Amino acid sequence: MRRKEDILDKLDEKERSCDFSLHRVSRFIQPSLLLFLSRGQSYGYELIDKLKRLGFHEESIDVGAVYRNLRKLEKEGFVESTWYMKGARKKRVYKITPQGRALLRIWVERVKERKKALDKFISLCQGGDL
Amino acid sequence: MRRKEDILDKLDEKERSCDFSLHRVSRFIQPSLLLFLSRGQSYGYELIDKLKRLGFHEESIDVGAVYRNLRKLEKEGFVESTWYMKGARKKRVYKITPQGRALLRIWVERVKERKKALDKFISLCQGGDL
DNA sequence: AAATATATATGATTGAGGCATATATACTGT
DNA sequence: ACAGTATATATGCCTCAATCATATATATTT
Repeated sequence: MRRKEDILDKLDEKERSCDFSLHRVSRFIQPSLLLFLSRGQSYGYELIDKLKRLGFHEESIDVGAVYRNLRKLEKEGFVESTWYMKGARKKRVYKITPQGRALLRIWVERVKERKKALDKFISLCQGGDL
Repeated sequence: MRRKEDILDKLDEKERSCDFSLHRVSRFIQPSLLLFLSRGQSYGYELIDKLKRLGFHEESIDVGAVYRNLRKLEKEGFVESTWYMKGARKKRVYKITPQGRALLRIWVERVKERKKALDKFISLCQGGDL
């Protein structure tokens, strides 16, 4: 026999498992980074700040994931980086490449498609009794 | 030196890696299944059909994933199943539990949050030159 | 008789994300 | 002077979901 607490724990755990929670950032990092870089060069720490302003919950941003994704995009040729010195502090500054822009344009379409699916999902919810 | 084809292949491969493409269904399966079941009982094969109508690309639906997610939701107490016979064909028919409804209500809020983030992303795209 | 549709299920692999941790410098308060 | 926080980048390890492939069985269509 299951205690009420167990059920609540399960719900709580399960709630967080939903991709659409902003606690999870599943595959939204790279499109977001490319979008920011399409508007001008930037660097990791600053990009993390921009992500927060996009709507991600502060706690949910894994800084390691951001840096890893930037290096990956660079390895694949979608961004390029150079070291900059601002005072005695060094930053790796990224800028988008033409291929990066091409990829971003495609991804924007995907985001739009996805948004439509979410709209459909939400409108289905409005009708019935949940 | 990279050939043009390599770059195109890379783009193509990368395009598909975007979560927001409807080729990827990252964590959208369980919320969708719960939503369908909130409107009445159903079974795996029929639910796969409903997913297609939600906007998923037909080819991108992994039937194995659907069945696995249904069994998982049952193991966790969010749905219940019984075997039905329709003619000589047996179906495992699922229905949502009260805990399932509670979870769905929470997830709907998450989907709405996520939609807002996508809206923000899209409106940022409108302004700048991609 | 063969091919396709219906119906459910599991084994193997991969890859992104998430957690922890490491390094180094700059700034701020006490 | 020292401690604590902020800036800045990076990597090792683990987990879990999705993906790919495959298996089984029956019903319907060609």
